[in-house]
Amino acid sequence: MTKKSTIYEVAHRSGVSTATVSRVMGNGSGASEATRKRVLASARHLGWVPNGTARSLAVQRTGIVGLLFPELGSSADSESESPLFVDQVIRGAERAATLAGNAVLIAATHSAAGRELAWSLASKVDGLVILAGSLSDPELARISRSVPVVALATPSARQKLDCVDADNRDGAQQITRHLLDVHGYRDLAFIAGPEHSPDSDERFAGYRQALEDAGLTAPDVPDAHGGFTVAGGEQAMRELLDSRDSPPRAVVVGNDQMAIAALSVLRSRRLRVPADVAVTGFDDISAAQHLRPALTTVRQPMREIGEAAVRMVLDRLADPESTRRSLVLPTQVVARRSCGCRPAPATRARRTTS
Amino acid sequence: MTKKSTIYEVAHRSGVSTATVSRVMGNGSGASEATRKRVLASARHLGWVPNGTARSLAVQRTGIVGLLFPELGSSADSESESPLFVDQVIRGAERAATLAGNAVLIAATHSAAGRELAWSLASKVDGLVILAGSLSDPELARISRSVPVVALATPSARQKLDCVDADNRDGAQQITRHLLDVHGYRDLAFIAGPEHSPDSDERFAGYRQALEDAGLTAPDVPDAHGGFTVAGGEQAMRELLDSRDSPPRAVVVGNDQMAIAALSVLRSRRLRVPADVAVTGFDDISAAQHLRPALTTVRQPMREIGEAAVRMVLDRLADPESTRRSLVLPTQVVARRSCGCRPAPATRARRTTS
DNA sequence: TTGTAGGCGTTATCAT
DNA sequence: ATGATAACGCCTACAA
Repeated sequence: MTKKSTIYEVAHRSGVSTATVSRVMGNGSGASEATRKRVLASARHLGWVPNGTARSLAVQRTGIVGLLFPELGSSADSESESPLFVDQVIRGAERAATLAGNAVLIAATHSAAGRELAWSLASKVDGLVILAGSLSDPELARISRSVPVVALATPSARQKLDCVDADNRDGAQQITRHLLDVHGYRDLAFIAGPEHSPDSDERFAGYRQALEDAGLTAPDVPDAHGGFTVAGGEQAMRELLDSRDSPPRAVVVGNDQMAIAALSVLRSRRLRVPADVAVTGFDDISAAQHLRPALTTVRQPMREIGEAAVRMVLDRLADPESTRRSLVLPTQVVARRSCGCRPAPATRARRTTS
Repeated sequence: MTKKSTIYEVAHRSGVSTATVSRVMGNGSGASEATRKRVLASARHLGWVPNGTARSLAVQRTGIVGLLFPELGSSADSESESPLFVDQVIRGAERAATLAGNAVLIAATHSAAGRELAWSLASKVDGLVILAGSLSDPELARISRSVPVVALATPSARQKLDCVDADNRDGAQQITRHLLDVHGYRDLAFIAGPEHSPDSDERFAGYRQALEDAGLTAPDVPDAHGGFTVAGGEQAMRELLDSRDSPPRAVVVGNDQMAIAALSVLRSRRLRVPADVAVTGFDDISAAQHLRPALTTVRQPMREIGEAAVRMVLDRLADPESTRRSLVLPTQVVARRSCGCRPAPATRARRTTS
């Protein structure tokens, strides 16, 4: 409402220089108790608080870290998979930032406008955390030369940027081991995502590792490929089934969406889950717990990822020359019904870990 | 990495003044095609992009709107009620902001640090949208004198600030009418929230209205009060039951948490829901759809609220003198099992409206 | 302890 | 079509 007052007015009103006012507002020290009080008084009287922008310009630091994420599911309707992930990441980022006295500036790269938006963001923040899919690799590279960025779930950047990822490999290994050790299944199969997806590759690697650790012979390639999509998952599951005399005892699916599709294919073929064939997914999307049977899957610590990411940009800011870091956070299997586990006792049971 | 270059270097490198560079980057016009190209070229060469902070200082506008919300459920564990709401609001805000070429700065008022944080935020943004519970009323009032703010779900501010709220009254009226008209129940009861909660009052008013519209006589006061909490809901439901010979045919509960409690009380008394007594809630927290029976309730359009809120601060910015506005967004009943409706056909059915 | 004055990187007003 | 140059509001040596 009222024209904002400046440091000059406060200085004048309390009969000191702007330098003194600045000191009072800053260190708190560097001024006698008397003047200090006077300054504070007139500041309050004028309803003045230091202009953040001007201060940022002067100290060369905004106290803001930007968070760029891809806009998925158009607007309202499809509350698809990732939105939830993003929300978690945002919360984590907010938390870590606030803890360090910073704030988080968020922006989604809707459609094409992404490019411009990203740059506009970059010029307003101290650092950027960028979620996979927000920017093309070249853009990512270029923007990272203008401001510190840490890339999230972006394996393609792992060589050049600070990164934080979920441990896809270990997650797959864990869940496979669960199938092997806890349930004693031997005849497993793996449905992968897109052909050259790093995430999918990692998960398959984990699957193989678990198999080998159990003394079983691991296949060189996945039993089938779906595109991480429902449609792809359906087809993959069908192919898998058709390619064998009898269904595998358990199938490790590359992500939840495909697992959901797999479930419906199995049902249509009159195969019971988990009685006849066990199924697991990956991601722990919200639908997983609502399915019947509830889907056993691997949860990724999105919130922690968000926290770690902003901490990492803050660290980078503090020490620009330190070597590139790559953080990979642990994943966790969420055992539910589809693998053969029994539902947890409490009605609201949610996360039974293996 | 490389020291950021400035407008001066770009100007020098292309043999023009900073003014010209600024023009080229801004209007795009005001410069001959030749120089324009030269400037753009050296800008790209230097990897220069205008410093957002400096620009903000010069133009007196940051292009950022802040979003302040209360930190609820401590950190990780209790994914209580509101987090989801907040996430939706954030997404809505982000969307509206980006659409207008702005970005959203988010911050949660963890515990006590709220005060300071809020002010630090306020000095970095063009406007603020503040969720109920983030700040005390006095703080809200003071901060609103330093920067345009729109208050969300904060009835106490309705007289002095721009506001946006959900239509609590209409939601309650709708759901009551649903009970009355669709199911033909006549003997209803209402469990309210805290004694002097504006939200609760609104909902009760809607309840009464529906009753009167149906030619029934509406009570002057709620049949019982809970504190919007599970514990309060339990007690309220017990009191309600104990105060009568036979249970009401349907009970409209002030919010979902209390409704959940009511459900368990009814179960413990061997009363079936909805066969013996129907129950409805308010809010549509995520647990609502997981309950057995699934809870019929009223959904608030959090996403739209977020969108509307930032649009409102943007409007206010454009026209500081316009009169205060108060926007109330429609609510929607989500009919599930607890009111007597049948589950929707599809397995993934979610929102059947009355 | 306190004041002076230059600088932070752009934009915008006036001239030219 | 350009170029000086004064804001923008604050911080921070450097002096006093």
